[in-house]
Amino acid sequence: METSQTAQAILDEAMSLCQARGFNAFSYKDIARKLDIKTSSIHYHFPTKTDLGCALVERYSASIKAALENIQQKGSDPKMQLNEFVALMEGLAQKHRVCLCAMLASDLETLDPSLKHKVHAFFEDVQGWLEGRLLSGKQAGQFHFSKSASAVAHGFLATIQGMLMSARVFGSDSQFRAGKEWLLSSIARQ
Amino acid sequence: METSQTAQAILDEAMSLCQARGFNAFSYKDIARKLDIKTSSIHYHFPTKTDLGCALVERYSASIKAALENIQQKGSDPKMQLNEFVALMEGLAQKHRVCLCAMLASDLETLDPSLKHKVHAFFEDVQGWLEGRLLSGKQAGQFHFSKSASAVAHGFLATIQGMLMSARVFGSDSQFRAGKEWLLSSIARQ
DNA sequence: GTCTATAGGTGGATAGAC
DNA sequence: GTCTATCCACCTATAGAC
Repeated sequence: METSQTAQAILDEAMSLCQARGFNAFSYKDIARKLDIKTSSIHYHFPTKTDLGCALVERYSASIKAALENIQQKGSDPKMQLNEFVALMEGLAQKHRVCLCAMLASDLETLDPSLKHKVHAFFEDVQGWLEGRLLSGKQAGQFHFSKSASAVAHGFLATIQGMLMSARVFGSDSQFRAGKEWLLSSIARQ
Repeated sequence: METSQTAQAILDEAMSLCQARGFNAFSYKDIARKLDIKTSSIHYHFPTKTDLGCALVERYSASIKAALENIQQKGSDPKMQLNEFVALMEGLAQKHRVCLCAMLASDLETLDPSLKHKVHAFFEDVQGWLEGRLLSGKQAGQFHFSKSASAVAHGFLATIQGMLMSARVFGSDSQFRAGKEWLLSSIARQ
């Protein structure tokens, strides 16, 4: 586990650059310039760019998973939990950012298999969490949908990811705010 | 208007590469190798990569717009028209491709403003078309939604784009097929 | 851990012959 | 229109001094 302060600063900057420009469109030089260090120092902490990417996704996935567990442990109802999930993602829209793994999904074909796998796992994890919340909510009579919870979870996450992309294209989160209301209402019991 | 056969072949290959890898992850060399020509020949047709990107989006946008007009002129009802739109996009999922403009949306921050603008316009056009279909369908009693048609159009397109991305991540279009049923049913009148 | 220096490769782009 | 040849900037990565 990489814990040094420099390594964290590198990851912070890489995160920002990767979310803004994509994995193939930021360089060690970009990070070095911002942190006022040399590229060789970055290679000390993360020998290859794939190593850097893996560390990036690991940290991001862990933070999202922690946030999801946190949401669930509050004991609130499934509907409120999905609201909180959407709010979590809305934070990205406000900063005109997208999900790190959505960005990497675009670059997928150019990524090392080890990194590709971690991106894949992220989507499975989040969809799995959503599916659980949807099932609980349906059982509790809060949600209504005729298709499988798995299909709805997939569509739900896809909608959020697509709206984040759209918010960046339009440089505004107003469409996200309107779209999320539609999304949440579409699964609410009539 | 660039009409030569070589220019078309270049666009065809660039299209394929851009949808697969992203705008910043394919090179003139990639295209040259595939077509067995030299990179300087590509520069003759498309002096800069931005020129190539603009031509790519123009051709793609025109083809999608033509397809949308074609769908509308068939005289079928709005519900059928949305089905056909989804089927159009499903063709990409089957080939594990994504929308060209969704790919460029990821690379947005690295694009020249002229290209950025064309990507922006594409999303506005498609959302506008969807909004019109949704309004017609609501008036005809085929659709039901409590939010604005504009918000639903935005969410609808975002869902399709997100599911295309997801289909590529999972290397399968089965989730797309399930997700589209949910999406279409969510706006259908109960 | 961070630096200097450098290697080896690839990127987009241009000049000028044919 | 296509070619050869070349430029220069950039990329990831490594060796070795401090």
